[in-house]
Amino acid sequence: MAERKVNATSTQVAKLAGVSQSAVSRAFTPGASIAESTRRKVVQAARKLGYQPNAIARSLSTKRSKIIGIVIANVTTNPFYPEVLDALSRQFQQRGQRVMLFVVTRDQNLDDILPQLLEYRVDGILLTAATLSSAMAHECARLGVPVTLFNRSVPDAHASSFCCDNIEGGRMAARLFMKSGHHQFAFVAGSHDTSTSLERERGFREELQKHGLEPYIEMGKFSYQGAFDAARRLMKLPKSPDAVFCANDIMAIGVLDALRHAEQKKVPEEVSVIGFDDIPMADWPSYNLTTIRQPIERMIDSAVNDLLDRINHDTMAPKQELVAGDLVVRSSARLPSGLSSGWVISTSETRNV
Amino acid sequence: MAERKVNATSTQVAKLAGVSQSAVSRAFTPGASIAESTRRKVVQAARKLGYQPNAIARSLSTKRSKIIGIVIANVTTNPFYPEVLDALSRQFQQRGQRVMLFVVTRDQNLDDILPQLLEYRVDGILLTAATLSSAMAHECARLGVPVTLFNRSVPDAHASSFCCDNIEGGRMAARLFMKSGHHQFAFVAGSHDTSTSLERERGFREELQKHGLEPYIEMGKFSYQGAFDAARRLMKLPKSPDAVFCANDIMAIGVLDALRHAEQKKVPEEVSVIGFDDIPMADWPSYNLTTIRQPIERMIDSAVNDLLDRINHDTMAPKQELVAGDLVVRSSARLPSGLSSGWVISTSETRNV
DNA sequence: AAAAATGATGAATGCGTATGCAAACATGCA
DNA sequence: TGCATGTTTGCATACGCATTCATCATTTTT
Repeated sequence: MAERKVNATSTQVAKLAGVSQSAVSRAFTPGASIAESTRRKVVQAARKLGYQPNAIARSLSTKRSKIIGIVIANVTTNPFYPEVLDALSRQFQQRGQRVMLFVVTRDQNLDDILPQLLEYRVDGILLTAATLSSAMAHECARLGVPVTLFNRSVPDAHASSFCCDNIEGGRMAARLFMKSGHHQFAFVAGSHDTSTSLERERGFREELQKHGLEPYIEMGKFSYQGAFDAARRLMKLPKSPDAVFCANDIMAIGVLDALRHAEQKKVPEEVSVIGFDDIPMADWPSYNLTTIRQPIERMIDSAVNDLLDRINHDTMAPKQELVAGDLVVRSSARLPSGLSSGWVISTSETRNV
Repeated sequence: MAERKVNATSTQVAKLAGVSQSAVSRAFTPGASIAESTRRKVVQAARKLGYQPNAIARSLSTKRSKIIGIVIANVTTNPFYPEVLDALSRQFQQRGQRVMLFVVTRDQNLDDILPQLLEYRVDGILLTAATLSSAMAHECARLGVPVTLFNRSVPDAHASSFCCDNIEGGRMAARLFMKSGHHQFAFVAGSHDTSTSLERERGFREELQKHGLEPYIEMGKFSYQGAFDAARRLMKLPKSPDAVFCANDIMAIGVLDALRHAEQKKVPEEVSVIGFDDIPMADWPSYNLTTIRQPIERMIDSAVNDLLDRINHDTMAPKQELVAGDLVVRSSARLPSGLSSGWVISTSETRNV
């Protein structure tokens, strides 16, 4: 009973249904001009043969692959990115796009991997935790493939970008530290060539400098262990800091662990720590991390909408969007009077959750 | 200077190079019969036009998409899976296959999503943390698309599967608990319909039953919070357990946090906890989790090799492989005398690391 | 030197679908 | 009934590449 024929084609279905191949194609094309009666004949024949349209052939014919290329880094080192990947791929999925995934290392050169995406004529490209050489940006522009950067500021006007306001985030951290009476400040950087780390550092530093203060800078390599080690170095300094801002949560957690378990410091009594992202772990009772929350849902909605819009209207210009983050107050940093754990402070408002 | 032509074709390159389209195709096909001199002409013309072979057209022609479909769940709730995804996609990448990704929820029905993969004529399918209906298994078999399950035992002889030896893992946990003098045992399950959780429970329970012991079972829903709540329920029991084995590490960490921060229990003095997976966090000083390590690299190598082999030799039969896990001794569980933190115990040997 | 083997090349065809176009058909209206 | 309008349908072709086959050029063998 089960037909042993592998991968029936529209022509075979057509023959069985007694119609033309065009009719079969139309039966599977929403909105095509076809009588309900013939559609039913076709669908029946298709089912009998186990027919399923060949998306590869369709792509060739329509010049639309319905595939989005996603490039992502740090998937194992920072829980923020699995979160991003999950949300992105669900969104695209839901909106009828498939996802071709490339997992890269932070420092891997995209110039080798973007061509692999372009080979498959992806309809659009989304880069997360990865940057784009301007040569590649031009190449994509030339080919008419829209590119969106997520969580990286744009190096080139050819691409869209969706970021949290990192500079303002850094400022918020600095202000909270200063308001609650800290004296020595430090920033644990992710790397020296990543916009997220650089901008968060810059906001933090500039806000301190307004008050004549200067933070220590240590390199945490965007990893738990790197930040763990950075914290130990900081604590060896003659005037060790009592306020440490980290370029992301996973490093903040590394710092916390180092302070508590290797340096026997009380957090936040002796040292305060603030992170960035608000990953789920930040809310765990072992950490209770005060942090700047990236409004990931909103950022992703915007990024997906923008990319799909640019795919469908090729005249549309790329867009750069900066979304404000919220300061989530927990208990890894000393609080100024009047504030208690559980508050969320956004740039424009303060609301309890 | 820069040609404004979008997506040059092999025919255009052929014209510019003064050769036939076949020659262009051969120039980009490793091992094809073509003179070095004409290849150079072609490559030069191709560069001038910014030509890149169209993988979609190639797929249609060769009936090989060079795409692997990966379906994965739990990407945000269990750090083990980002690890798996990272390793898998790198491996495939490196071996010339692209990855089409589908992120699903644990209970999502794959019968809706596998057809989407099949539409693109993927060369093979790899499922992680997801199970396959036997209808779908047959469908894939009929179409000649090899399927591999990772970390799920096989429901159907049509698919390969690569798993850690969960039953033996459960046994090891039970033996360690018993050897170090625990009295009341509990298992925090992930779900009641997942082979990993069921098998780990079964090994644990059977080993205890050999000694006339019976564990409590609580449901942890494969999540930190679910396990956190499960631990609180366990501690409310009249004879609360002093030995808790969890179906995975992220739940073990939830249990640890509940014990320490909500129940004021000392770990391991009052309660011992063992997990499963050995995710990176298990080694963090805040947790120091004793756990069963899944030899993820080895499992992934086997899975990738098997899938690629079956793609290339369609006569090859699917394979079921069980890889032994190692018990990694840290300090979340009391130790029997003679054992100290830092030891790794495998089924056949005990070696220090 | 001729014969045979080897290598390089282009013309033609097929992969499976979508779609423009013209023909066929159905429907409404006068 | 006749005509204009709108809907369905099939034919033919295009999408971009790989590959077979026959042809021709080149090298090796005898």
